[in-house]
Amino acid sequence: MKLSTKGRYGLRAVLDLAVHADEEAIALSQIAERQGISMNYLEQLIAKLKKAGIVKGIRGAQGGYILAAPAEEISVGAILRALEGDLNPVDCSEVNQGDGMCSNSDSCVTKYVWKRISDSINDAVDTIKLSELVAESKRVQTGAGATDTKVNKSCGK
Amino acid sequence: MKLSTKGRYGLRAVLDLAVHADEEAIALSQIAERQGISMNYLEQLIAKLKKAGIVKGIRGAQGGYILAAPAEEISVGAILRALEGDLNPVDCSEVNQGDGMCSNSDSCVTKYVWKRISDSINDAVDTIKLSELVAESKRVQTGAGATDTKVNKSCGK
DNA sequence: TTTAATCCCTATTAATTTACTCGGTTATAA
DNA sequence: TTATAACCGAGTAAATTAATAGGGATTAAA
Repeated sequence: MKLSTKGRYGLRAVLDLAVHADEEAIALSQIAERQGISMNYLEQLIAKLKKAGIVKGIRGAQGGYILAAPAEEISVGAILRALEGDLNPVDCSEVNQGDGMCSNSDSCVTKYVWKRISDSINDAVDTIKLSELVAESKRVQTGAGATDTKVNKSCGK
Repeated sequence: MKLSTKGRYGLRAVLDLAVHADEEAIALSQIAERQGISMNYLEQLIAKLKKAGIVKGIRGAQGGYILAAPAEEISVGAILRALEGDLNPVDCSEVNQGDGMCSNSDSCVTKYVWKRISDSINDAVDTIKLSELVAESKRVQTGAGATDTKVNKSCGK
């Protein structure tokens, strides 16, 4: 039940793109360096984002990537689904098989659980817009704390 | 971002246990057969559930397993966390490192996204009690539909 | 006491997925 | 034309998952 590096790196990459959106087009190499991600790997991630219509590539020298829409219109959900595939906790086939008819009544009932989890995840990510993160990022960068050297919390066990 | 078979099989197993709670103790072999799960594998899952205090084992001939508490007091969240570990979309360390200080402002900002997802998942599963599933399971089993032969929905792509 | 049925524990393995790397091609500004 | 950067597809090492396998330990009934 973990997001892969695709989602984690990819969201950072899109955010980086959005934050630096004033410049014309951002080269992958710049994002890779700023975010500490291998350029080759980042290429794969951005390919998914391009396919999903979230970013646009501009080829040739001085080329790079730009957002395909204003940051207000791009949800974190769309970004994560582009990178990770659907965000359902179990495969679609397992949830949709039957609907009214189940070979096993228990597996039938657990489907409602997966559906509730799925809905809550999708609802959460769809209500966060990229623009919110951009604003927060700019706020964090310009002062605001940043000198706190608090150590990691114990974190459970 | 998928639940493993541990969570999927394990929840079914607990539900099976809860549904058949009238009998004294349920043998693993019965659950394994009813749910179509290998008995050896199921043993591993039930061990986690036992460790988490969700089920109790009764040893010896005629032994088996029973719920450690009434089904009303057991949440799906507790079951899934026992089987899968925490339900956070990223590792705890990645979210808690720093808190007020981030080496990279973008990774700092994305932490809020992971937190929101995490909260929504945990909230969803914690509000579903095992007793609800038991009631639903009994309702499904005793008539109600079950003749519907609707084919799988297309399921995106 | 014997036997059967069960819990309990650890190790090994096969398959799958993840997280990359690498080599080459195409397009475009200078 | 040359440098730059997007684009494309295949290949691979490491990690994780999903089991399998088997050897006790414990208890209840015969």
